[in-house]
Amino acid sequence: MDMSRRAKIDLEIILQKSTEMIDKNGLDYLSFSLLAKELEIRPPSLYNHVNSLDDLKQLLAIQGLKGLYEYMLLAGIGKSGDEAIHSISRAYVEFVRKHPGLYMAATRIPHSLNEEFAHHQQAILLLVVRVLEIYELSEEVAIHIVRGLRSILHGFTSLEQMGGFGMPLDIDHSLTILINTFIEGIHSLSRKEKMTD
Amino acid sequence: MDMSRRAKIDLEIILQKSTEMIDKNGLDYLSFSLLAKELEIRPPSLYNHVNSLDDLKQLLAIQGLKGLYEYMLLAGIGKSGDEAIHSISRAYVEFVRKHPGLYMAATRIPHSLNEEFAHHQQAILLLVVRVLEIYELSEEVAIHIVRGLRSILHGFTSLEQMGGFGMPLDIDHSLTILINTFIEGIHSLSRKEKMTD
DNA sequence: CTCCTTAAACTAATTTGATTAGTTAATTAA
DNA sequence: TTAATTAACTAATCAAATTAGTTTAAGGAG
Repeated sequence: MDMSRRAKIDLEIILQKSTEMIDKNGLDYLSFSLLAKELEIRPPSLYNHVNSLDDLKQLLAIQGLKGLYEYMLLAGIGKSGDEAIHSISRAYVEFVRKHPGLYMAATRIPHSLNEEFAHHQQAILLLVVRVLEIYELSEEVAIHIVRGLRSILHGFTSLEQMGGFGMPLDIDHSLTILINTFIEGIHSLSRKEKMTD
Repeated sequence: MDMSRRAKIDLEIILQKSTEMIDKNGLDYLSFSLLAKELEIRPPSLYNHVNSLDDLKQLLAIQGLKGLYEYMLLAGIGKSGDEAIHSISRAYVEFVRKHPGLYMAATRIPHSLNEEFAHHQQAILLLVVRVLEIYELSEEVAIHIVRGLRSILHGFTSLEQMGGFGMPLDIDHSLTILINTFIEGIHSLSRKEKMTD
């Protein structure tokens, strides 16, 4: 009879609520204590769905990568070359802005021990590699470029999240310039490679 | 008579030991419990030197910025232009490799509430701005460039630290390429600005 | 050299959060 | 209708930060 029993919580709801919480307050403020309060259950009940707090964070990290991948995939469809690079870059930034906590979870996971995590990471890598194919770079140069783009996007978004760009000067414009610069570099490398063919 | 009493701990020793610990095991594994064990005192004794664990982390963050600044300053001396950019960039990376925990402390500080922290951050910013002066960029463009370089360096080092560059392909070479690309972009922007003079 | 002040250690106790153990009630399937 | 399972609960444990209150060593004043 007691309606308050049986709150029909499941993993999905837990992930949903945790996501909401970390996107709002930051990953570090996620605790079973608070989460349980939000879900109106007792902390130990969470163990029926999740192995531990760290486990939950791993699941969130995977959610983060999945979401990021989907954003980028969608942004890359029907585009190619420079336009595609701009597009997936903007998507990356958009995702981080929308889900800062999830993104942080994805980047703070202790050395990707998790297989599923590694898998999704690989998916994103391949997505970028595919976008770069049109430039006909050697495999080695392509790897350097992928690393470069990841560095730029991760660095930019992380700094933005931590409020690292103090001044009011248009932040999106900074990104555009940065990406343009990088794209010019890709062209330059592409030309150099063609010369040694 | 008991020599074990009076361990002559002071703030300096605490910072030293904590630095050692976080550089070795990561910021997240720093606790008063472990730190006290290392110093052979009881956890509450730490409060004679530090207000809280968070306070200690703030102090470490400041140490991190100071160290980073010193590395970059030293690397920038007697150099100019492209060479200076490469040099301070390499110094940045070196510092993070040598003090990953300290660097993480410096980048995870909750929204630079700390005045001293902001001050050191500003110092680094100005150092980079000075290095860029030779390119005669407008103030606005200079800001975008500084943001770009920070993004690159923070992103690159963070990814490297989290083992994000899976493949064995030379990581330093990736950085060199990335910085070269970026420098080309600076030249390009510099040219464009001269044309509109 | 002895006393006083103080810094810096200590022990004991509190609080909070994760986690475990053991119990119970509601749902589901036979 | 009943047995099995799921998912909640309470009670208890453990670890870590923090606070309160106490004690002792060291250094200076007399």
